[in-house]
Amino acid sequence: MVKTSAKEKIVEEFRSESIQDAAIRVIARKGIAGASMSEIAEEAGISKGTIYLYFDNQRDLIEKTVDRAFASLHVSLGEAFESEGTFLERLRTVLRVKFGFLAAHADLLRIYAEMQFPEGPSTASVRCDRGNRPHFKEHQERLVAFLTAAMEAGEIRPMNSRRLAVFLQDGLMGVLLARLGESDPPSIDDDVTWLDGVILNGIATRGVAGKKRS
Amino acid sequence: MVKTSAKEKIVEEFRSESIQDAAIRVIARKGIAGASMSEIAEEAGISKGTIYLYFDNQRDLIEKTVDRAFASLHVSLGEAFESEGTFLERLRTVLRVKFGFLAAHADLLRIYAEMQFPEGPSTASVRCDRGNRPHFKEHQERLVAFLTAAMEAGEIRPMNSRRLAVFLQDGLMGVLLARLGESDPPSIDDDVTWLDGVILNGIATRGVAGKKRS
DNA sequence: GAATACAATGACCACCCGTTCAGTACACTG
DNA sequence: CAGTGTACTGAACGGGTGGTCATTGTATTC
Repeated sequence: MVKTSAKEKIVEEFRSESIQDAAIRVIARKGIAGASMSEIAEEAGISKGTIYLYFDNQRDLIEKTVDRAFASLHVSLGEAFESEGTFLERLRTVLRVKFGFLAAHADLLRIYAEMQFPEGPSTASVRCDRGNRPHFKEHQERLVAFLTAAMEAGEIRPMNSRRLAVFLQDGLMGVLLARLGESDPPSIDDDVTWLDGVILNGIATRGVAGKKRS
Repeated sequence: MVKTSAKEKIVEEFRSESIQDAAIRVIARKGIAGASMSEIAEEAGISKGTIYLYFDNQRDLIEKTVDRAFASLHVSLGEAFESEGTFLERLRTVLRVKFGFLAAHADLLRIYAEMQFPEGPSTASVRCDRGNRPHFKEHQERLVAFLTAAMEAGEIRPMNSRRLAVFLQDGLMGVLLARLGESDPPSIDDDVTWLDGVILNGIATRGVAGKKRS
């Protein structure tokens, strides 16, 4: 028996993380369903069999990889929801955090989009239905609760808060994906500010919404 | 030589269409990338090889199937864009047509969503990138042009019209997908009316947008 | 230096995919 | 009824997949 010590643990964790990093790079290129174990192994510079020393199977690897990738977004969003200020101010903060994170991590954006929308699963094992992924579900539930509270506080008009949540989430995703295709997109700040304006005030010119003034 | 006549054409077209119908049913279940030729053949009640008598390959089958499926939405949307009324009225009509079509054809919704969002391509041949699909691209371009015109007419506030287009398209898609998961969703009319309200006027309670009134 | 332990390998397996094509079955012709 | 054309079939092929395991290389221990 050799060192069963902390050093062993550390090197094992390092290996495991480097595999996950490789997995993220491959997923960013090919999508979740298109990320094969062979390609992940090649990307990580190891043999395919080695992956199975650190993960049970492909599903296990993908799940742990995704969980780790979004951990920091998770805590940032939690802080944003609990931050100081009016609901409107906090909503802006939430949007800013989420938009900023996904805009800065283009490789994670693809994963997030795939979790949000139903995908074509060639390999059933990698399947993750919309809403079944804990991350996406939790984000949505938190947003729904937040919006409901904001309505009760009278800061936003009363309506079906779950509808509003998915509308905001998917609309935001669309803008993020659109940024990907642009050679030099606007600054993140500009985009979030624009989003704020549209969401809060709508697109109609003033006077139309309030109807006649005469 | 037998009858090269019209009857032959008709029976051929019938066969071709029944294969496409089977393809749609399979895609609705498994998604585009998950729709295998074997399963489509089984669904159509024919042999795998027979499909290749009517279509060049898988890509050809999928493309023709999708084109046929969205043909009627295509013309309806065209009419909505060219209809009478103010830009705001026409925008409402466009939303109503698109939302109504996709809400009524849940099987096509999945296809539409997959065309709109990047997918994980296991089989590269079926790959269709966001924006590369003629349908999605044309829908978007028409919407962008329409919104731009509406801004110039002063009916909606000036902004980046392409951003607004993707925001609306993807937000609408999110609401449609949310409906799928609901046991008894609101009426289509209610949802479209709500969408109208949010898009036009935003979610903030009046007085916040216009700032202090004191 | 020899013995040991174990991480890493990559050939291998069974399976599924899209595609092909020799062969079959059948309807029509003469 | 014999002959012919062809719509159709399904076994077979090459390629890629996720997963396994006997073998190998190497670092540590005695």
